[in-house]
Amino acid sequence: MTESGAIHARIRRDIEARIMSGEWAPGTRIPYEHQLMATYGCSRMTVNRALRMLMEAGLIESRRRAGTFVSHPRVQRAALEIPDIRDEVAGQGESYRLDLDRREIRAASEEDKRLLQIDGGSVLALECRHHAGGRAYALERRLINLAAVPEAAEVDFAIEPPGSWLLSHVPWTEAEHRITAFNAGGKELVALGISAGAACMALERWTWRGEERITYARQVYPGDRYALVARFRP
Amino acid sequence: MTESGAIHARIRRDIEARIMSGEWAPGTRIPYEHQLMATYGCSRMTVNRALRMLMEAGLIESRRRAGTFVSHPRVQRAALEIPDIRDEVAGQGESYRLDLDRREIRAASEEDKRLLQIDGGSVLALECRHHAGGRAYALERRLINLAAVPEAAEVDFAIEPPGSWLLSHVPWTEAEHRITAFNAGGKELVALGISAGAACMALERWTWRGEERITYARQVYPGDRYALVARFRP
DNA sequence: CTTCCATTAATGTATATACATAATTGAGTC
DNA sequence: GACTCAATTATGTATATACATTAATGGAAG
Repeated sequence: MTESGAIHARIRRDIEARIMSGEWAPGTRIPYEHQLMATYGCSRMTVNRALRMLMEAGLIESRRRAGTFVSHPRVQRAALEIPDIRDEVAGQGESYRLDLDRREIRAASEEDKRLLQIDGGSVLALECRHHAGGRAYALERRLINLAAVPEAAEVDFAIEPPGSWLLSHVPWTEAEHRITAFNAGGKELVALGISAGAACMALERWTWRGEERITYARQVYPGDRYALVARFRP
Repeated sequence: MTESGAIHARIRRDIEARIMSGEWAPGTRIPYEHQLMATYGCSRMTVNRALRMLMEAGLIESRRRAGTFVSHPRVQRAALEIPDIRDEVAGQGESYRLDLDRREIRAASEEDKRLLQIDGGSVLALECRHHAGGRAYALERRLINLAAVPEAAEVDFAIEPPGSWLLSHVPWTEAEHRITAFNAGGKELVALGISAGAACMALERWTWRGEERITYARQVYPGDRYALVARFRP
Protein backbone atom coordinates (compact mmCIF):
# COMPACT_ATOMS: atom_id res chain seq x y z
CA MET A 1 0.00 0.00 0.00
CA THR A 2 1.71 3.17 1.18
CA GLU A 3 5.45 3.29 0.71
CA SER A 4 6.50 6.45 2.55
CA GLY A 5 8.20 6.68 5.90
CA ALA A 6 9.16 4.14 8.52
CA ILE A 7 8.10 0.50 8.39
CA HIS A 8 6.21 0.71 11.67
CA ALA A 9 4.27 3.70 10.33
CA ARG A 10 3.37 1.80 7.22
CA ILE A 11 2.14 -1.24 9.12
CA ARG A 12 0.14 1.03 11.33
CA ARG A 13 -1.48 2.84 8.42
CA ASP A 14 -2.33 -0.38 6.61
CA ILE A 15 -4.04 -1.91 9.63
CA GLU A 16 -5.84 1.29 10.47
CA ALA A 17 -7.13 1.54 6.90
CA ARG A 18 -8.43 -2.02 6.99
CA ILE A 19 -10.27 -1.32 10.23
CA MET A 20 -11.68 2.01 9.08
CA SER A 21 -12.91 0.59 5.80
CA GLY A 22 -14.80 -2.10 7.67
CA GLU A 23 -12.76 -4.88 6.06
CA TRP A 24 -11.67 -5.92 9.54
CA ALA A 25 -14.83 -5.51 11.64
CA PRO A 26 -14.82 -5.16 15.44
CA GLY A 27 -14.00 -8.52 17.02
CA THR A 28 -11.93 -9.74 14.07
CA ARG A 29 -8.58 -11.26 14.97
CA ILE A 30 -5.82 -9.51 13.09
CA PRO A 31 -2.81 -11.54 11.92
CA TYR A 32 -0.38 -12.76 14.58
CA GLU A 33 2.78 -10.75 15.01
CA HIS A 34 4.90 -13.46 13.38
CA GLN A 35 2.58 -13.42 10.36
CA LEU A 36 2.93 -9.65 10.04
CA MET A 37 6.72 -10.11 10.34
CA ALA A 38 6.57 -12.35 7.29
CA THR A 39 4.19 -10.07 5.40
CA TYR A 40 6.31 -6.98 5.87
CA GLY A 41 9.68 -8.71 6.02
CA CYS A 42 10.64 -7.03 9.27
CA SER A 43 11.40 -7.97 12.86
CA ARG A 44 8.85 -8.64 15.56
CA MET A 45 9.89 -5.54 17.49
CA THR A 46 8.87 -3.38 14.54
CA VAL A 47 5.51 -5.09 14.21
CA ASN A 48 5.01 -4.85 17.95
CA ARG A 49 5.73 -1.14 17.91
CA ALA A 50 3.06 -0.55 15.29
CA LEU A 51 0.53 -2.62 17.21
CA ARG A 52 1.32 -0.91 20.49
CA MET A 53 0.55 2.46 18.95
CA LEU A 54 -2.75 1.19 17.62
CA MET A 55 -3.52 -0.17 21.08
CA GLU A 56 -2.85 3.17 22.71
CA ALA A 57 -5.17 4.72 20.16
CA GLY A 58 -7.84 2.22 21.22
CA LEU A 59 -8.30 0.60 17.81
CA ILE A 60 -7.14 -2.85 18.82
CA GLU A 61 -6.80 -4.93 21.97
CA SER A 62 -4.71 -7.97 22.58
CA ARG A 63 -4.89 -10.97 24.82
CA ARG A 64 -1.86 -13.12 25.51
CA ARG A 65 -1.87 -16.42 23.78
CA ALA A 66 -5.14 -15.59 21.96
CA GLY A 67 -3.95 -12.84 19.63
CA THR A 68 -4.86 -9.26 18.79
CA PHE A 69 -8.40 -8.14 17.96
CA VAL A 70 -10.17 -5.13 16.51
CA SER A 71 -11.80 -3.25 19.41
CA HIS A 72 -15.51 -2.79 19.74
CA PRO A 73 -15.89 0.97 19.67
CA ARG A 74 -17.21 2.27 22.96
CA VAL A 75 -17.66 5.72 24.29
CA GLN A 76 -16.94 8.53 21.95
CA ARG A 77 -14.16 10.77 23.00
CA ALA A 78 -14.05 14.33 21.87
CA ALA A 79 -11.10 16.63 22.09
CA LEU A 80 -12.71 19.54 23.85
CA GLU A 81 -10.38 22.46 24.07
CA ILE A 82 -10.33 24.27 27.35
CA PRO A 83 -11.36 27.64 26.13
CA ASP A 84 -9.09 30.51 26.93
CA ILE A 85 -11.74 33.17 26.46
CA ARG A 86 -9.30 35.88 25.48
CA ASP A 87 -7.81 33.78 22.68
CA GLU A 88 -11.23 32.64 21.62
CA VAL A 89 -12.45 36.20 21.18
CA ALA A 90 -9.24 37.28 19.46
CA GLY A 91 -9.56 34.30 17.12
CA GLN A 92 -12.93 35.60 15.98
CA GLY A 93 -11.32 38.90 15.05
CA GLU A 94 -13.09 40.80 17.83
CA SER A 95 -11.50 43.11 20.36
CA TYR A 96 -11.32 41.72 23.87
CA ARG A 97 -11.97 43.53 27.11
CA LEU A 98 -12.07 42.32 30.68
CA ASP A 99 -14.01 43.91 33.54
CA LEU A 100 -13.00 42.74 36.99
CA ASP A 101 -16.05 43.37 39.19
CA ARG A 102 -14.82 41.79 42.36
CA ARG A 103 -11.61 40.54 43.88
CA GLU A 104 -11.48 39.25 47.42
CA ILE A 105 -9.14 37.17 49.50
CA ARG A 106 -11.13 35.53 52.26
CA ALA A 107 -11.24 32.60 54.61
CA ALA A 108 -13.05 29.79 52.82
CA SER A 109 -16.82 29.95 53.24
CA GLU A 110 -18.94 26.82 53.43
CA GLU A 111 -19.64 27.01 49.71
CA ASP A 112 -15.97 27.58 48.91
CA LYS A 113 -15.07 24.54 50.98
CA ARG A 114 -17.56 22.42 49.12
CA LEU A 115 -16.52 23.57 45.67
CA LEU A 116 -12.78 23.27 46.31
CA GLN A 117 -13.01 20.29 48.67
CA ILE A 118 -10.91 21.96 51.33
CA ASP A 119 -11.30 22.10 55.08
CA GLY A 120 -10.22 25.66 55.57
CA GLY A 121 -7.50 28.03 54.45
CA SER A 122 -8.01 31.08 52.28
CA VAL A 123 -9.32 31.48 48.79
CA LEU A 124 -9.14 34.14 46.12
CA ALA A 125 -12.63 34.88 44.80
CA LEU A 126 -13.06 36.71 41.52
CA GLU A 127 -16.01 37.90 39.48
CA CYS A 128 -15.46 39.26 36.02
CA ARG A 129 -17.07 39.90 32.65
CA HIS A 130 -15.50 39.14 29.30
CA HIS A 131 -16.42 41.44 26.42
CA ALA A 132 -16.06 40.85 22.70
CA GLY A 133 -16.32 43.85 20.38
CA GLY A 134 -17.91 45.91 23.13
CA ARG A 135 -20.65 43.36 23.87
CA ALA A 136 -20.83 41.16 26.94
CA TYR A 137 -19.56 37.71 25.98
CA ALA A 138 -19.39 35.78 29.21
CA LEU A 139 -19.73 36.12 32.95
CA GLU A 140 -17.20 34.37 35.13
CA ARG A 141 -17.04 33.51 38.79
CA ARG A 142 -13.85 31.91 39.98
CA LEU A 143 -12.34 30.52 43.15
CA ILE A 144 -8.63 29.84 43.48
CA ASN A 145 -7.27 27.71 46.29
CA LEU A 146 -4.47 29.83 47.70
CA ALA A 147 -2.99 26.88 49.54
CA ALA A 148 -2.30 25.32 46.11
CA VAL A 149 -1.42 28.48 44.19
CA PRO A 150 -0.19 31.13 46.65
CA GLU A 151 1.35 33.25 43.89
CA ALA A 152 -2.14 33.95 42.50
CA ALA A 153 -2.64 36.44 45.34
CA GLU A 154 -0.08 38.76 43.72
CA VAL A 155 -1.41 38.68 40.16
CA ASP A 156 -3.36 41.61 38.72
CA PHE A 157 -6.33 39.87 37.15
CA ALA A 158 -7.66 43.12 35.74
CA ILE A 159 -4.94 42.79 33.09
CA GLU A 160 -4.67 39.07 32.53
CA PRO A 161 -7.85 36.96 32.61
CA PRO A 162 -7.65 34.40 35.44
CA GLY A 163 -8.18 31.47 33.04
CA SER A 164 -5.30 32.57 30.81
CA TRP A 165 -2.97 33.08 33.74
CA LEU A 166 -3.78 29.75 35.37
CA LEU A 167 -3.52 27.82 32.09
CA SER A 168 -0.03 29.08 31.40
CA HIS A 169 1.35 29.13 34.95
CA VAL A 170 -0.13 26.19 36.81
CA PRO A 171 0.30 22.62 35.65
CA TRP A 172 -2.74 20.44 36.29
CA THR A 173 -3.35 16.73 36.22
CA GLU A 174 -7.08 16.41 35.98
CA ALA A 175 -10.16 18.48 35.34
CA GLU A 176 -13.89 18.10 35.15
CA HIS A 177 -16.38 20.04 33.09
CA ARG A 178 -20.08 20.32 33.66
CA ILE A 179 -22.22 21.94 31.01
CA THR A 180 -25.81 22.94 31.71
CA ALA A 181 -28.56 25.11 30.27
CA PHE A 182 -30.71 27.36 32.46
CA ASN A 183 -32.99 30.36 32.31
CA ALA A 184 -31.29 33.65 33.11
CA GLY A 185 -32.20 35.18 36.46
CA GLY A 186 -31.44 38.42 38.26
CA LYS A 187 -27.66 38.36 38.23
CA GLU A 188 -27.14 37.64 34.57
CA LEU A 189 -29.68 40.10 33.20
CA VAL A 190 -27.69 43.27 33.71
CA ALA A 191 -24.24 41.76 33.40
CA LEU A 192 -24.89 40.10 30.06
CA GLY A 193 -27.51 42.52 28.81
CA ILE A 194 -30.15 39.89 28.13
CA SER A 195 -33.83 39.63 28.94
CA ALA A 196 -35.37 37.65 31.80
CA GLY A 197 -35.76 33.96 31.12
CA ALA A 198 -33.37 33.89 28.15
CA ALA A 199 -31.56 30.56 27.84
CA CYS A 200 -27.94 30.61 29.01
CA MET A 201 -25.21 28.03 28.98
CA ALA A 202 -23.17 27.45 32.11
CA LEU A 203 -19.75 25.84 31.92
CA GLU A 204 -18.36 24.78 35.28
CA ARG A 205 -14.84 23.50 35.65
CA TRP A 206 -12.92 21.97 38.52
CA THR A 207 -9.17 21.56 38.15
CA TRP A 208 -6.91 19.30 40.16
CA ARG A 209 -3.19 18.90 40.66
CA GLY A 210 -2.79 15.46 42.10
CA GLU A 211 -5.24 15.21 44.98
CA GLU A 212 -5.53 18.94 45.50
CA ARG A 213 -8.13 21.13 43.84
CA ILE A 214 -6.60 24.22 42.31
CA THR A 215 -9.55 26.19 41.06
CA TYR A 216 -13.27 26.26 40.38
CA ALA A 217 -14.74 28.35 37.59
CA ARG A 218 -18.28 28.95 36.44
CA GLN A 219 -18.71 30.73 33.13
CA VAL A 220 -22.10 31.82 31.85
CA TYR A 221 -22.72 32.52 28.17
CA PRO A 222 -25.85 33.91 26.53
CA GLY A 223 -27.43 31.01 24.66
CA ASP A 224 -28.23 32.96 21.53
CA ARG A 225 -24.66 34.14 21.05
CA TYR A 226 -22.51 31.22 21.98
CA ALA A 227 -21.88 27.63 20.88
CA LEU A 228 -19.33 25.28 22.34
CA VAL A 229 -17.69 23.40 19.48
CA ALA A 230 -15.48 20.33 19.71
CA ARG A 231 -13.95 18.62 16.71
CA PHE A 232 -12.11 15.37 17.13
CA ARG A 233 -10.95 12.00 15.89
CA PRO A 234 -11.36 8.69 17.68
CA MET B 1 10.59 6.58 43.10
CA THR B 2 7.82 4.16 42.23
CA GLU B 3 8.86 0.55 41.99
CA SER B 4 5.88 -1.18 40.42
CA GLY B 5 5.54 -2.41 36.87
CA ALA B 6 7.75 -2.18 33.83
CA ILE B 7 10.93 -0.10 33.67
CA HIS B 8 9.65 2.04 30.80
CA ALA B 9 6.50 2.82 32.80
CA ARG B 10 8.58 3.85 35.77
CA ILE B 11 10.79 6.15 33.72
CA ARG B 12 7.72 7.64 32.18
CA ARG B 13 6.04 8.26 35.53
CA ASP B 14 9.15 9.80 37.03
CA ILE B 15 9.61 12.25 34.18
CA GLU B 16 5.94 13.08 34.08
CA ALA B 17 5.96 13.78 37.81
CA ARG B 18 8.93 16.11 37.49
CA ILE B 19 7.20 18.03 34.71
CA MET B 20 3.87 18.19 36.52
CA SER B 21 5.42 19.39 39.74
CA GLY B 22 7.11 22.22 37.89
CA GLU B 23 10.59 20.96 38.75
CA TRP B 24 11.28 20.67 35.02
CA ALA B 25 9.65 23.78 33.55
CA PRO B 26 8.69 24.14 29.88
CA GLY B 27 11.80 24.55 27.76
CA THR B 28 14.05 22.62 30.16
CA ARG B 29 16.27 20.03 28.53
CA ILE B 30 15.70 16.68 30.13
CA PRO B 31 18.67 14.30 30.53
CA TYR B 32 20.06 12.68 27.37
CA GLU B 33 18.97 9.14 26.66
CA HIS B 34 22.40 7.77 27.58
CA GLN B 35 22.23 9.57 30.93
CA LEU B 36 18.81 8.06 31.65
CA MET B 37 20.25 4.66 30.67
CA ALA B 38 22.85 5.09 33.38
CA THR B 39 20.33 6.44 35.92
CA TYR B 40 17.92 3.55 35.49
CA GLY B 41 20.47 0.91 34.58
CA CYS B 42 18.61 -0.11 31.46
CA SER B 43 19.10 -0.11 27.70
CA ARG B 44 18.58 2.83 25.40
CA MET B 45 15.62 1.13 23.71
CA THR B 46 13.79 1.11 27.03
CA VAL B 47 14.51 4.76 27.72
CA ASN B 48 13.53 5.59 24.17
CA ARG B 49 10.23 3.81 24.54
CA ALA B 50 9.35 5.83 27.64
CA LEU B 51 10.28 9.08 25.92
CA ARG B 52 8.34 8.20 22.80
CA MET B 53 5.19 7.73 24.86
CA LEU B 54 5.69 11.09 26.55
CA MET B 55 6.19 12.63 23.13
CA GLU B 56 2.93 11.20 21.86
CA ALA B 57 1.25 12.60 24.94
CA GLY B 58 2.67 16.01 24.03
CA LEU B 59 4.65 16.50 27.22
CA ILE B 60 8.08 16.59 25.60
CA GLU B 61 9.60 17.27 22.21
CA SER B 62 12.96 16.29 20.88
CA ARG B 63 15.40 17.63 18.34
CA ARG B 64 18.16 15.48 16.93
CA ARG B 65 21.57 16.30 18.19
CA ALA B 66 20.18 18.92 20.58
CA GLY B 67 18.28 16.70 23.00
CA THR B 68 14.78 16.39 24.44
CA PHE B 69 12.88 19.28 25.97
CA VAL B 70 9.78 19.86 28.07
CA SER B 71 7.04 21.20 25.78
CA HIS B 72 5.54 24.62 26.21
CA PRO B 73 1.90 23.96 27.03
CA ARG B 74 -0.29 24.79 24.06
CA VAL B 75 -3.95 24.68 23.55
CA GLN B 76 -5.22 22.57 26.35
CA ARG B 77 -7.23 19.72 25.03
CA ALA B 78 -9.41 17.41 26.96
CA ALA B 79 -11.05 14.16 26.17
CA LEU B 80 -14.77 14.78 26.44
CA GLU B 81 -16.60 11.51 26.53
CA ILE B 82 -20.06 11.61 25.10
CA PRO B 83 -21.67 8.31 25.93
CA ASP B 84 -24.40 6.40 24.25
CA ILE B 85 -27.74 7.59 25.68
CA ARG B 86 -29.01 4.10 26.40
CA ASP B 87 -25.85 3.24 28.36
CA GLU B 88 -25.96 6.58 30.11
CA VAL B 89 -29.51 6.00 31.35
CA ALA B 90 -28.74 2.43 32.32
CA GLY B 91 -25.66 3.63 34.17
CA GLN B 92 -27.87 5.85 36.32
CA GLY B 93 -29.92 2.83 37.29
CA GLU B 94 -32.99 3.99 35.40
CA SER B 95 -35.03 1.97 32.94
CA TYR B 96 -34.60 3.01 29.33
CA ARG B 97 -37.32 3.28 26.71
CA LEU B 98 -37.20 4.49 23.12
CA ASP B 99 -40.12 5.95 21.16
CA LEU B 100 -39.60 6.13 17.42
CA ASP B 101 -41.93 8.89 16.22
CA ARG B 102 -40.90 9.00 12.62
CA ARG B 103 -38.91 6.99 10.14
CA GLU B 104 -38.64 8.00 6.53
CA ILE B 105 -36.41 7.19 3.59
CA ARG B 106 -36.45 10.09 1.19
CA ALA B 107 -34.50 11.84 -1.51
CA ALA B 108 -32.28 14.40 0.21
CA SER B 109 -34.02 17.74 0.78
CA GLU B 110 -32.14 21.03 0.62
CA GLU B 111 -31.65 20.97 4.39
CA ASP B 112 -30.48 17.34 4.31
CA LYS B 113 -27.96 18.22 1.62
CA ARG B 114 -26.62 21.07 3.67
CA LEU B 115 -26.35 19.08 6.90
CA LEU B 116 -24.78 16.02 5.28
CA GLN B 117 -22.83 17.91 2.60
CA ILE B 118 -24.15 15.75 -0.20
CA ASP B 119 -25.37 16.62 -3.68
CA GLY B 120 -28.23 14.17 -3.84
CA GLY B 121 -28.98 10.56 -3.03
CA SER B 122 -31.31 9.31 -0.36
CA VAL B 123 -31.28 9.74 3.39
CA LEU B 124 -32.86 7.98 6.32
CA ALA B 125 -34.56 10.52 8.60
CA LEU B 126 -35.49 9.56 12.14
CA GLU B 127 -37.18 11.31 15.03
CA CYS B 128 -37.25 9.67 18.40
CA ARG B 129 -37.56 10.27 22.13
CA HIS B 130 -35.38 8.71 24.80
CA HIS B 131 -37.05 8.02 28.15
CA ALA B 132 -35.44 7.39 31.51
CA GLY B 133 -37.57 5.91 34.26
CA GLY B 134 -40.75 6.81 32.37
CA ARG B 135 -39.80 10.48 31.96
CA ALA B 136 -38.71 12.12 28.72
CA TYR B 137 -34.93 12.38 28.76
CA ALA B 138 -33.99 13.58 25.32
CA LEU B 139 -35.39 14.32 21.91
CA GLU B 140 -33.40 13.22 18.90
CA ARG B 141 -33.54 14.05 15.22
CA ARG B 142 -31.17 12.13 13.00
CA LEU B 143 -30.18 11.94 9.37
CA ILE B 144 -28.21 9.01 7.99
CA ASN B 145 -26.51 9.21 4.61
CA LEU B 146 -27.64 6.00 2.91
CA ALA B 147 -24.92 6.28 0.28
CA ALA B 148 -22.40 5.84 3.12
CA VAL B 149 -24.34 3.35 5.25
CA PRO B 150 -26.82 1.48 3.01
CA GLU B 151 -27.39 -1.25 5.61
CA ALA B 152 -29.01 1.31 7.94
CA ALA B 153 -32.14 1.10 5.77
CA GLU B 154 -32.77 -2.44 7.06
CA VAL B 155 -32.30 -1.79 10.78
CA ASP B 156 -35.26 -1.59 13.15
CA PHE B 157 -34.48 1.55 15.11
CA ALA B 158 -37.51 1.07 17.34
CA ILE B 159 -35.46 -1.60 19.12
CA GLU B 160 -31.92 -0.29 18.97
CA PRO B 161 -31.35 3.46 19.34
CA PRO B 162 -29.75 4.87 16.18
CA GLY B 163 -26.76 6.25 18.08
CA SER B 164 -26.03 2.87 19.67
CA TRP B 165 -26.33 1.04 16.37
CA LEU B 166 -24.13 3.46 14.48
CA LEU B 167 -21.50 3.53 17.22
CA SER B 168 -21.10 -0.21 17.18
CA HIS B 169 -21.48 -0.85 13.47
CA VAL B 170 -19.95 2.03 11.59
CA PRO B 171 -16.33 3.07 11.99
CA TRP B 172 -15.77 6.81 11.77
CA THR B 173 -12.73 8.97 11.40
CA GLU B 174 -13.84 12.37 12.54
CA ALA B 175 -16.70 14.09 14.27
CA GLU B 176 -17.77 17.53 15.36
CA HIS B 177 -19.94 18.51 18.27
CA ARG B 178 -21.77 21.74 18.79
CA ILE B 179 -23.41 22.50 22.11
CA THR B 180 -25.89 25.35 22.47
CA ALA B 181 -28.56 26.57 24.88
CA PHE B 182 -31.95 27.81 23.67
CA ASN B 183 -35.48 28.48 24.87
CA ALA B 184 -37.92 25.66 24.21
CA GLY B 185 -40.45 26.27 21.45
CA GLY B 186 -43.46 24.41 20.09
CA LYS B 187 -41.88 21.10 19.18
CA GLU B 188 -40.12 20.43 22.44
CA LEU B 189 -42.97 21.36 24.77
CA VAL B 190 -45.07 18.28 24.30
CA ALA B 191 -42.29 15.85 23.47
CA LEU B 192 -40.24 16.65 26.56
CA GLY B 193 -43.11 17.68 28.80
CA ILE B 194 -41.68 21.08 29.67
CA SER B 195 -43.14 24.58 29.76
CA ALA B 196 -42.74 27.27 27.11
CA GLY B 197 -39.44 29.12 27.24
CA ALA B 198 -37.70 26.58 29.48
CA ALA B 199 -33.98 26.44 28.82
CA CYS B 200 -32.85 23.41 26.81
CA MET B 201 -29.47 22.13 25.74
CA ALA B 202 -28.93 21.08 22.15
CA LEU B 203 -26.09 18.76 21.21
CA GLU B 204 -25.48 18.52 17.49
CA ARG B 205 -23.05 16.03 16.03
CA TRP B 206 -21.69 15.48 12.55
CA THR B 207 -19.75 12.33 11.85
CA TRP B 208 -17.37 11.63 8.98
CA ARG B 209 -15.69 8.61 7.49
CA GLY B 210 -12.85 9.98 5.45
CA GLU B 211 -14.32 12.72 3.28
CA GLU B 212 -17.87 11.41 3.47
CA ARG B 213 -20.40 12.48 6.07
CA ILE B 214 -22.14 9.53 7.65
CA THR B 215 -24.72 11.06 9.94
CA TYR B 216 -26.07 14.18 11.55
CA ALA B 217 -27.78 14.13 14.93
CA ARG B 218 -29.40 16.78 17.05
CA GLN B 219 -30.28 15.85 20.60
CA VAL B 220 -32.28 18.16 22.84
CA TYR B 221 -32.22 17.83 26.63
CA PRO B 222 -34.30 19.70 29.18
CA GLY B 223 -31.91 22.09 30.90
CA ASP B 224 -33.21 21.47 34.39
CA ARG B 225 -32.73 17.72 34.19
CA TYR B 226 -29.52 17.26 32.29
CA ALA B 227 -25.85 18.12 32.64
CA LEU B 228 -23.12 17.12 30.24
CA VAL B 229 -20.13 16.07 32.30
CA ALA B 230 -16.62 15.51 31.02
CA ARG B 231 -13.72 14.40 33.16
CA PHE B 232 -10.27 14.23 31.70
CA ARG B 233 -6.55 14.52 31.98
CA PRO B 234 -4.26 16.62 29.78
C1' DC C 1 34.36 38.75 10.86
C1' DT C 2 31.95 35.79 7.87
C1' DT C 3 31.32 31.69 5.14
C1' DC C 4 31.95 26.96 4.34
C1' DC C 5 32.58 22.27 5.60
C1' DA C 6 33.91 18.22 8.07
C1' DT C 7 33.29 16.43 12.63
C1' DT C 8 30.55 14.92 16.20
C1' DA C 9 26.93 13.92 19.22
C1' DA C 10 22.32 13.43 19.84
C1' DT C 11 17.86 11.16 18.42
C1' DG C 12 15.31 7.79 14.99
C1' DT C 13 14.71 3.33 13.30
C1' DA C 14 15.46 -1.50 12.85
C1' DT C 15 17.31 -6.18 14.02
C1' DA C 16 18.14 -10.65 16.42
C1' DT C 17 17.71 -12.56 20.64
C1' DA C 18 16.05 -13.79 25.23
C1' DC C 19 13.15 -14.65 28.84
C1' DA C 20 8.59 -13.53 31.31
C1' DT C 21 3.67 -13.94 31.47
C1' DA C 22 -0.82 -15.35 30.66
C1' DA C 23 -4.28 -18.12 28.67
C1' DT C 24 -5.79 -21.66 25.54
C1' DT C 25 -5.32 -26.38 24.43
C1' DG C 26 -5.35 -31.01 25.09
C1' DA C 27 -4.00 -35.12 27.38
C1' DG C 28 -4.71 -37.71 31.35
C1' DT C 29 -7.42 -38.83 35.46
C1' DC C 30 -11.39 -39.41 38.40
C1' DG D 1 -18.77 -35.90 31.36
C1' DA D 2 -16.12 -33.04 34.58
C1' DC D 3 -11.91 -31.89 36.57
C1' DT D 4 -6.67 -31.29 36.85
C1' DC D 5 -2.50 -29.98 35.20
C1' DA D 6 1.26 -29.64 32.11
C1' DA D 7 2.53 -28.28 27.39
C1' DT D 8 2.07 -24.89 24.06
C1' DT D 9 1.89 -20.44 22.04
C1' DA D 10 1.12 -15.54 21.39
C1' DT D 11 1.99 -11.36 23.46
C1' DG D 12 4.96 -8.27 26.88
C1' DT D 13 9.28 -6.56 28.09
C1' DA D 14 14.12 -5.90 27.84
C1' DT D 15 18.87 -6.12 25.81
C1' DA D 16 22.94 -5.25 22.83
C1' DT D 17 23.95 -3.76 18.50
C1' DA D 18 23.91 -1.26 14.13
C1' DC D 19 23.31 2.21 10.99
C1' DA D 20 20.62 6.48 9.43
C1' DT D 21 19.54 11.23 10.07
C1' DT D 22 19.86 15.70 11.71
C1' DA D 23 21.84 19.74 13.47
C1' DA D 24 25.07 21.96 16.73
C1' DT D 25 29.99 22.74 16.85
C1' DG D 26 34.35 24.27 15.81
C1' DG D 27 38.09 24.88 12.73
C1' DA D 28 39.83 26.37 8.11
C1' DA D 29 39.57 29.47 4.31
C1' DG D 30 38.25 33.75 2.36
